[in-house]
Amino acid sequence: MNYFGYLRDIVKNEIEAATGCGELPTGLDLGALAVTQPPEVAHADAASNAALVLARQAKQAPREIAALLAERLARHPDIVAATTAGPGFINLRLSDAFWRDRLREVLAAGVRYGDSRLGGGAEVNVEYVSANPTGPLHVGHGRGAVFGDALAALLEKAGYAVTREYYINDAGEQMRVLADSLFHRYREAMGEQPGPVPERSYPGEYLIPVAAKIAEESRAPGGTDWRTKKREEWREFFANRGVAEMMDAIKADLGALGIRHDTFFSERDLQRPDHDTSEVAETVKQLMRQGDIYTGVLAPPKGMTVDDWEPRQQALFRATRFGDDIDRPLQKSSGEWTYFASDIAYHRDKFRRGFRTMIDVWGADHGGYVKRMKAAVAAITGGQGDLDVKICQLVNVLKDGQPVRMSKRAGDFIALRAVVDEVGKDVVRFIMLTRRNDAPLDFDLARVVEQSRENPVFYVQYAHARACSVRRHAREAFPDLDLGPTALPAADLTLLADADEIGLIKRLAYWPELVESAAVAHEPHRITFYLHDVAAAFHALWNKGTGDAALRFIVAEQRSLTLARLALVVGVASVVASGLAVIGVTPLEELR
RNA sequence: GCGCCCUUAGCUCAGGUGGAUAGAGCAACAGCCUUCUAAGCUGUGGGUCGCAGGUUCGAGUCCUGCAGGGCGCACCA
Repeated sequence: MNYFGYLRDIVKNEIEAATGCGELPTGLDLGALAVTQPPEVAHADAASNAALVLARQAKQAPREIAALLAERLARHPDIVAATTAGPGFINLRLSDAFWRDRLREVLAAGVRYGDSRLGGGAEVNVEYVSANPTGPLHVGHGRGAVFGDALAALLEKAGYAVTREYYINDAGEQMRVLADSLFHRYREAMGEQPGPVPERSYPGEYLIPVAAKIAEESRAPGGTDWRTKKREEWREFFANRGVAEMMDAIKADLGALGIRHDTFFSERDLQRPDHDTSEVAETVKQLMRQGDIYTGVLAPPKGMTVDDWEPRQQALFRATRFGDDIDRPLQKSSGEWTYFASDIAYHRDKFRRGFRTMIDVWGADHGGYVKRMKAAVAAITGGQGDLDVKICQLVNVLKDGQPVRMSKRAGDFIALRAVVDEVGKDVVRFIMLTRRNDAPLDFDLARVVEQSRENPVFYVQYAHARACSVRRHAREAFPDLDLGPTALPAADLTLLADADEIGLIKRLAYWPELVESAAVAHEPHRITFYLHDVAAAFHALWNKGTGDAALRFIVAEQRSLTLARLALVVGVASVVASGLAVIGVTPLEELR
């Protein structure tokens, strides 16, 4: 249960009851009515803005309305206090019995606690990673991968039907470059000395084993020596083979992070069967019919020199009509469609597959592309489709505070796989979500494997392991104690009377609200912050037992009390596990 | 030059879509171990939310301008 939603319904009922009694006028708009977390100083469990929302409509002073509603709300069995504060807030305090019921709910639901029907099964497409199939993934891709995957899981938990998608950029100039680079390595593998890798190519050493494999096939009986073939022929082969091999490598990198997409969508498929009948061509025709395309000449960017600028007549999309700054070209001078044209067709295809809500996760270097893509989605869906683009900022890889340079040549990108192998997938996944997506992230390889509270991964894992440890010790202290999923909710929870114990339950009970609000905001990072918060509250409670043995979870000779406290401990482990499940991190039962 | 993102405690960052006296952690200082894991906890100090205006009952949050940092800027994807 999201208790804020529950309380909102109660407040709403009281407003309607008051209306029935003539205390408030009829026809009130309750759209903005909310029940939220109050500031700490309020010392309350929930706060409603009801009176502030209604004041103008009802033509009454907000504090008057607040007093009127507070009096009614105070009679509700779950509410022990309803007070007015500030300009007209209503602060609510809930009964301990209400909170104990929430703990029972946690225990009954297990890791499914927090599951929501908010999304109502609506289809959402989350496209993430979509790295060019020209080489292995680097750490920056890893951030997008983790972010997208966690967001997808979060949306599923919130009741959406999510499709995880990867867009393969397997068309255009870069495929020729890939083919040529691979062919060069192939000639080396066949014993030639073609010299240094050509300019405008991918010098990466990861192509060498692929070329060696192809060379081996060439030498085998019946094999083809591609050097004897025409350029068009070997280019097609090496492009196709290169993409296939690179996608295998990328999928392996993602697999090491526990990430698997539902759909791999090929850009090339959008350009088939040919230039004039492909889905890209159909998309352009649609925009043409709508009057969103014209032929014109683009002005060079101001205040910036472009070396080989030449005015060119070309097909332009009227992006400015949909909020972009300039109109955007759809066709290259060669006659080929631009990447942007393909991308419009791609999003049109998503929409036609039934996705009104589309989320794209992009790297920082694509920030300048957002406006035109949103403009295109608005145009191509007649305003019916909604695109949210999440930009993931750069990841700075450090070791003990010093920047790391791992690759020996060509580029300063650090391979994702190297980092996953060094610190583990769980650490990578967690750390990638310890910052908002639009803020740069420092990833210190040394710190994230430390066993100290400065390491958030450890801190949260430790809370889970500690809870499991307590459960193990309880079994030793009371060998016949039933800690199963039916026995724990049946425990006498009135023995949980300490304010910190109830306080911890309140944090656990916040999980459903966190899931829903994080899902709506498309912000999975909130999960890690929440888990850190739960862990801190649990560690604090644990430590109260160091000074006072009566406050420990396991109290010898006090079976019922121990059982009640174990219910809380198991509840903590359960909610932590539930949160970790969303971000794809395995909860640990012990850390030794 | 233009666009997008960022600017919150000495440092690293939260801040639940406009609410109340802006919160954590680190660092500093003062405490807590014959313990269910001290791999942790408790307390204290620390802020003109980059600057200046505006919108309204109310702004860290929305709008405008300015400053600083990052990313990007036809015929790559």
